[in-house]
Amino acid sequence: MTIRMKDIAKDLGISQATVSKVLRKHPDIGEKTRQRVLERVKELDYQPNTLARSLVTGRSCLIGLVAPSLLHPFFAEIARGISSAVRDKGYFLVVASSEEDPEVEKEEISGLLARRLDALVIASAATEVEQFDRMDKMSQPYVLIDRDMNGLAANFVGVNEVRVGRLATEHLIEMGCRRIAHIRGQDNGPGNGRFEGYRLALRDRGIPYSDDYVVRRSLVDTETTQQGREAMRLLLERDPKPDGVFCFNDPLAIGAMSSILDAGLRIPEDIALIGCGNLPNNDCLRVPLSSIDQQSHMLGQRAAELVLSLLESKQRPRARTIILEPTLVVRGSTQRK
Amino acid sequence: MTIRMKDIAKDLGISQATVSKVLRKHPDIGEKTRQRVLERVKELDYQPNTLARSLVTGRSCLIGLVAPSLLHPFFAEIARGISSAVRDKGYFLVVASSEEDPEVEKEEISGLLARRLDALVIASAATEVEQFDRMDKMSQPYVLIDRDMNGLAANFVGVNEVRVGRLATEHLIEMGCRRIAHIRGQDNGPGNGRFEGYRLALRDRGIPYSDDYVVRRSLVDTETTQQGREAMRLLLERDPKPDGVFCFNDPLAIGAMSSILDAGLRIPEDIALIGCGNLPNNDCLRVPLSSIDQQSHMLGQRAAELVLSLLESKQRPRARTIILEPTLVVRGSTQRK
DNA sequence: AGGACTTACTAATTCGCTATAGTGATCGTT
DNA sequence: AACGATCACTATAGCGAATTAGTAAGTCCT
Repeated sequence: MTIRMKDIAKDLGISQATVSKVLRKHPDIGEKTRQRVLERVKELDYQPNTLARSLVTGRSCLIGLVAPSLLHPFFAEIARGISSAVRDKGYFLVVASSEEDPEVEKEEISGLLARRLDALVIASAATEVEQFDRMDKMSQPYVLIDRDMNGLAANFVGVNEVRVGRLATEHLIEMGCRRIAHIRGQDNGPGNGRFEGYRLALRDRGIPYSDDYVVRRSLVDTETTQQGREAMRLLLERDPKPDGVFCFNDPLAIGAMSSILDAGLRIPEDIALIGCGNLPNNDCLRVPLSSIDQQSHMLGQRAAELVLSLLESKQRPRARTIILEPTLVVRGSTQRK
Repeated sequence: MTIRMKDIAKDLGISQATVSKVLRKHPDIGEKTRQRVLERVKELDYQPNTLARSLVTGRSCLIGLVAPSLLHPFFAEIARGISSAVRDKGYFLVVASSEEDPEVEKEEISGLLARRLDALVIASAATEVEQFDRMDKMSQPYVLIDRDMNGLAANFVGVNEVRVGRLATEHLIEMGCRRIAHIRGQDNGPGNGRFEGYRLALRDRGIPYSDDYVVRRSLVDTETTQQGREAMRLLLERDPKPDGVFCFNDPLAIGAMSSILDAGLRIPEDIALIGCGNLPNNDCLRVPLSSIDQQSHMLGQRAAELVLSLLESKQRPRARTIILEPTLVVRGSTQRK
């Protein structure tokens, strides 16, 4: 039998309410009683049942994270950022992975909602706002990250995606590339934003845009690198071949790199290559990979701060949008002398 | 105001117990009433409060994972494996990261225990069994992964670490290496096991062992690659230099690779290199990295299965130990013609 | 028709805790 | 000495569900 407050109260000949107050550091208790309770608690290694507490306070001290993948370093880093930021406040993180599938995401969110989590952080794979309307109606606090939902005035923390596309593309142009291809991401915030940045950069520099230089793959997690390979093979069939490629993310770029090298071409001399995400061992690749850093750690931290502010304020505050600025990280794959 | 069973019952002029039974598919309810309840539930988008349910059933349908790092692909993969395996059964995963610090781990475990999780999965950074004794006393189900605690008859899922060390070292020997160095891991199950495998392989092949060829770094997560670099620089100062290096894990090996190449040496001609973990883009590195695959996905899955079996059996079953066999994955970093 | 079953429900209790109102004792004040 | 405060604590009513025992109505059998 697990031990309860009542037991401790009985042992000490006091009321259960008194024990409860001691444990919550309520001032209303005399020093002597306080010590006695604390001692007995330590003796018995007692811990109050959080479930029962949550039921009455209405707060579970649990924060949910729904991401397309926990394996992707970007989301892993975010998970870590959130987890460490909320830990000291006594919150724990519940994770759920949608595997990039809107249906799965829906189920996961439903499951989490039933658990009355204090807040949700979601990198959504959804195309419909339905879910979010529902949460608004329930006045369930949530924060969107990475992927904006348009038509939704929600709390959001993300990166300036257009700027990501611009930075990468402009860098390629400065390195002398004139036939710049793009292996793009999905049809969502980041995918479209980076693509738009790519187009804007081309336009501003007077470089003609061509659909032939843009390819898209469905990004199923672990296979991303393989998809980068395939996409690049397609691009190598173009005539003329591109002389610079901007990839939606680093795994795609890594795949592309392998196709380029296998075709006997040189990086960056024949084709310059840049990705996005700035993964930890980008500089240990066959050719060190230039990338756009999207500040994933900071993103997690800001998301956590936003969540905590949501939880602390009593009435629902107006939705905030936080956009981080990406930075260019130049390595060998684009550095032409 | 959030909606409760009582509200639905009142709307329909029936008792709350009836609603409860419908929702749990209890047979004791007539078809007509059942339909009416279900309809109203859908109308109101009602979901039973899991907290309240848990309080009375004593099961939270939450499983905890405590790992040294969520960023490390090995643990990320395990998290994914567990999460996906328990999802269909209605369980969610709560994650906590110990950052390789026994004190933090202790706090995290305490926090999770207070939440009455149904089970814990732990890759422990601890050196004391205290925590685990405590859980045994509380009859809290848990499964250890990756790192065994000796002196503890607990459920454990791990890899045959001695075999990891043997496989790697024997492979280097077969590739013609005679002065084989080891950049070892921490003083725990995997670290010691792989080291022992390394020694045994040397002994069996009659190759003398030397402390000079073994270096150790404290493995603080994100900096692992940097530590591999430093460790390798140390090894390059030995005279004679090693002609083969077995690294505790792939990030270390990647760092080592960079030091070797920067020193103007060739891989594998001058120094052959092998790691462990078989990370996804090992074959896109400057030299494709040979590695030992430790079956992280399988490990997560088996851990999840073990957890579920623990939860299903009524009385506590005898502790089980599951040891997976590692496999050798040969790539360019060791392939001498 | 009367008893035994079955069916379909209800009422009441419980889970372990928080929160609020209330109580008796002690103290200071005038 | 009578009054109000303050202190340190108790009693009690929930929180939102699960669960158990109980019950009325309907069915079946003889």
